[in-house]
Amino acid sequence: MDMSTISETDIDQLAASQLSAINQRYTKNRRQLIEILLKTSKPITINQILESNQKLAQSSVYRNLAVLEQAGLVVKIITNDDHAHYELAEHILDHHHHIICSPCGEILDFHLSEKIEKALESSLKEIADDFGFSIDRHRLDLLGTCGECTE
Amino acid sequence: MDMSTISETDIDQLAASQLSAINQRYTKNRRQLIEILLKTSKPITINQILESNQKLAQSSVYRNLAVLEQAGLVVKIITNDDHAHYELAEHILDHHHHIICSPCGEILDFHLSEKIEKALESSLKEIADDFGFSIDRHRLDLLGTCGECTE
DNA sequence: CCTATAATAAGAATGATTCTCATTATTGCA
DNA sequence: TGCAATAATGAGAATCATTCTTATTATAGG
Repeated sequence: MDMSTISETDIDQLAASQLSAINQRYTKNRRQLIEILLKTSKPITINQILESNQKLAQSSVYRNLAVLEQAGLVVKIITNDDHAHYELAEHILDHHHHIICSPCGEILDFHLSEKIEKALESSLKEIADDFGFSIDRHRLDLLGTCGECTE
Repeated sequence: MDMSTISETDIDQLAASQLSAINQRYTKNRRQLIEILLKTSKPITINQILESNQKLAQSSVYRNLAVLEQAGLVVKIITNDDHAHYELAEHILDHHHHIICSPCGEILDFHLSEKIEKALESSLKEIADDFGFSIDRHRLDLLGTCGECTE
């Protein structure tokens, strides 16, 4: 199930269900955040969210993104940039990784081939066992400079 | 060249040379930071550095770690924890990845098998080309919960 | 249609990090 | 070696993304 196939009603059901699982409501504000993230094809900052919808209150956006993150609907992405980025969780989009432009902070999604992804996952599983960790997820970032920042 | 084989004089030469390349001096303070990082087998926070050497001034540690990072001697690791972690650059240690305990913030190093690492690297190279990015490095993190935090 | 409870939003508070600047150390040259 | 000139230091102030507080508003369920 990826972004191009999931419908808005599917997302609404999913969101309502995952929120209610942690005793939270699927309010208008939270729906709007989901919609904004769904429209964007890449992780965005709180400022970008606020720019895209002037009606939203900053404090509510912070709080609601935290709630959506707890519900497992949204992922917060921290990089060396001083603004966190947010995007929909992988079961709504799909499993992917990030290519990050250090100069401008932009983040884009990319996919590994299924073959490498599988090989990687099984390695990581072994490693986690060795360390006595239980694993939630892995993340792979490519750090560099985008074409625009090079010119 | 990994941590177990590099000598202190080697590191000092390396540090002096990489610092002078950006017109910075290899001062006593900076040497002490390198020493502290060399003693530790995992990435540590500024607070841990300050605890391990009470003589160091917080503002100088921040500034000098930034300088050492610019010189390419040190890497700053940002996670969802609200304290950044620092460790020596990969050409001083060796290429590795991080397993991160979300509850306590601890970060440990791990290595992928050479085979997977190579396969990954060649994939990433292609991907960077597709995106028109020039790549500095990649990072792979395993996020979960360590044994201690599970108990 | 109440009432209890949750969500909202404006602004204050927090805290890691960065900045300022007077003091101290270092370098290169005479 | 001694003397500028320049860089590094460190104490504390400032910054700024994020979190917290609280009065108000909305919602759910009887």
